Amino acid sequence: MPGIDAVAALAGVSTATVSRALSGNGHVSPSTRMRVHEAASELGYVVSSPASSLASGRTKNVGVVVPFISRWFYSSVLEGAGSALLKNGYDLTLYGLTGGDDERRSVFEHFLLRKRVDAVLALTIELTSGELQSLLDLKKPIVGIGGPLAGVQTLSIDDVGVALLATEHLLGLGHRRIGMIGGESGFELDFHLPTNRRAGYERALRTAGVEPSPRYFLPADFTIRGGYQAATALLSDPVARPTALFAASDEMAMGSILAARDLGLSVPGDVSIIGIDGHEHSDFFGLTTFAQFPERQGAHAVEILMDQLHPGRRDPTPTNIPLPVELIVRTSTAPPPPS
Amino acid sequence: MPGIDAVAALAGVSTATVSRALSGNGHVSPSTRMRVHEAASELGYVVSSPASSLASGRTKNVGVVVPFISRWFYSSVLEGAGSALLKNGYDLTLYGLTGGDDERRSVFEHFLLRKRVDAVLALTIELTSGELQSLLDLKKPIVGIGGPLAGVQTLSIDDVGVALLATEHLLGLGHRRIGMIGGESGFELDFHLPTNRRAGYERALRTAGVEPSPRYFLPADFTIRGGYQAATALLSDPVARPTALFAASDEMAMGSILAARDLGLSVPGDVSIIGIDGHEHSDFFGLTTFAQFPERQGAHAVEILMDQLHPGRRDPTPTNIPLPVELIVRTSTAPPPPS
DNA sequence: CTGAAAGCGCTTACAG
DNA sequence: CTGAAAGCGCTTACAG
Repeated sequence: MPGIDAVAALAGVSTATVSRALSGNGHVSPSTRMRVHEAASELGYVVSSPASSLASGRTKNVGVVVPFISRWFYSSVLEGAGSALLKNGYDLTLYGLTGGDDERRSVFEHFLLRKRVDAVLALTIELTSGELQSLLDLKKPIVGIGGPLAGVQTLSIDDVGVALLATEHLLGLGHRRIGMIGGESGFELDFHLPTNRRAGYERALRTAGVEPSPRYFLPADFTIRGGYQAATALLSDPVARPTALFAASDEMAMGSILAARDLGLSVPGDVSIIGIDGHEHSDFFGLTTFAQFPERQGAHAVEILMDQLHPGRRDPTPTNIPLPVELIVRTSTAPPPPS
Repeated sequence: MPGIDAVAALAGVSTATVSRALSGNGHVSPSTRMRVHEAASELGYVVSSPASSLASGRTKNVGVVVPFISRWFYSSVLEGAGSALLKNGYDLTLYGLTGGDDERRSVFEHFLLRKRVDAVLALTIELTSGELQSLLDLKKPIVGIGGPLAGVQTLSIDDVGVALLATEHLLGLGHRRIGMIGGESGFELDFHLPTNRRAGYERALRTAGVEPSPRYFLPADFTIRGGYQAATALLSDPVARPTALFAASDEMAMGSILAARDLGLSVPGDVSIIGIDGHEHSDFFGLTTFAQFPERQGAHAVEILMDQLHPGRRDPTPTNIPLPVELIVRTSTAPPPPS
């Protein structure tokens, strides 16, 4: 592997000029720049990242801290973030907090501290104040996705708003007995998400003159199975079964569709079901849902980090605007059956 | 952030000794070692990764190249690999090849070359010979998971064997008309997987004296939807519907269960269905499957890399043995209906 | 077992 | 616009 001096020799300039030409930092005349680039590609020169980092203090690497990897939302955000980072010439170093407490501690007390990242992206993790502090002590750009982190800029969809809109979709179809499968409170990773989505649901009902009934609300764990069980319970109510179900996640909504089917109910003939997510499988299930585009969320977070890392390089990405969501109407929602 | 000299001063030794005590390279007397550790933790010293890498040539970082991130198999392997790397003090840098060709080229021609990784883990990607060559030119340990890579050590389950066993499970229950939903050939990421699994299926049938019929075989794309469509086609055959279906992936098997149900067939009353994967959702669907434990595959690959990176540190992990699979019998398989 | 010193391969004030 | 040179913060032969 050739070093920077080989390139300098071939191009007939100093290593300083090679550095400037290749990195874009500092002025180099167009003609020398071209000669340097030619020499570099002729030799197959690629800068040594450790040497560059040591000298400049910049690593061109972003650390991403995630509570789970193999869940749709998280892996989708990762995919979007990784691709956006690559386009910007950055690496993505992944810190999964899936292991035990020791593992988690070592991430915050060791891994993130060894000057290997320029910025940190934190996905819906509830951090202890100590962990948050050690992140802030890094004095590096941080952005969070999915939940408020004190002192950290966070990207999030408007949970209240989307729940309100989803409920309004059902109300607009004529439903009045609308059940909700919410998030379990104390669900450690999603902050206020369960509360907010429930609030939106209840507000929509009240606005429409329907008093929310606790009998129509059941929390679950965001999985297909959890949704299946909750839906089974809600739809088995012999007295006054809801004609529609709003699930706080698509996986729970899919579980609900399967539950309805197993109860002999047709969707949407007997029950309408709506979710939130835009999960990759929602199309297959014909699920009406509010899509939240996690890949774009990941890419968006990267834009914000890049703005902070390279101020003035271009117009900054607007921040603090709620992320876009989009209603995708499929075949799981329809007017209620005639009563 | 204190540097190594602050630690040296506090411990009353040279920086050389601090380096040796903290890294474990070279001899240090127990008492000095202890003093150094105390000084380091008192100051909150963490080694600068770029400086250490530049001086030593080691990065304590492994690059993982994946074709997809947000698919169950890949994200599960990632999870296992990441956690194993963390335990060994290594970072995981993720290179997703989800973008276009340009992105892909830049990974191989730029990102992987900048001396930022000590080793590479490649997940079931079909590499061009150029890409493979640039990996090999790195002269660094490489291990692949999931498919043979010329000149690279690869970890893989025994695809022929597992398909054979899955088919034998159905044969053992008394089935004779056994359909298969295989992988599409030319499915760019899984090498010989489709062919091998089909071969195992056919071998099991022949051994049992059943001639495989092309009418009972349909390829699909490894998704729920693909499995649903293929199963619908196979099970609609009015002439001689199979009494059992072997799907080359759990997602396709789940799609098959849903298809059977939509056709009014009971599982396993009318049709038995078996998959391969041990997918997180297979339990919910009651799916009998051969589990392949991708997290463990990721961890296993890391062990092998660590053995190569630190020879003699411990007994090397055995390599080249097929990865373990395990039959998990649930409620989707049973003897065929009386004919 | 420990230290002095060279060196890893870049980047960037500083000077021109 | 370009170069000479210091310096980034470690690691590791070499010597003792």
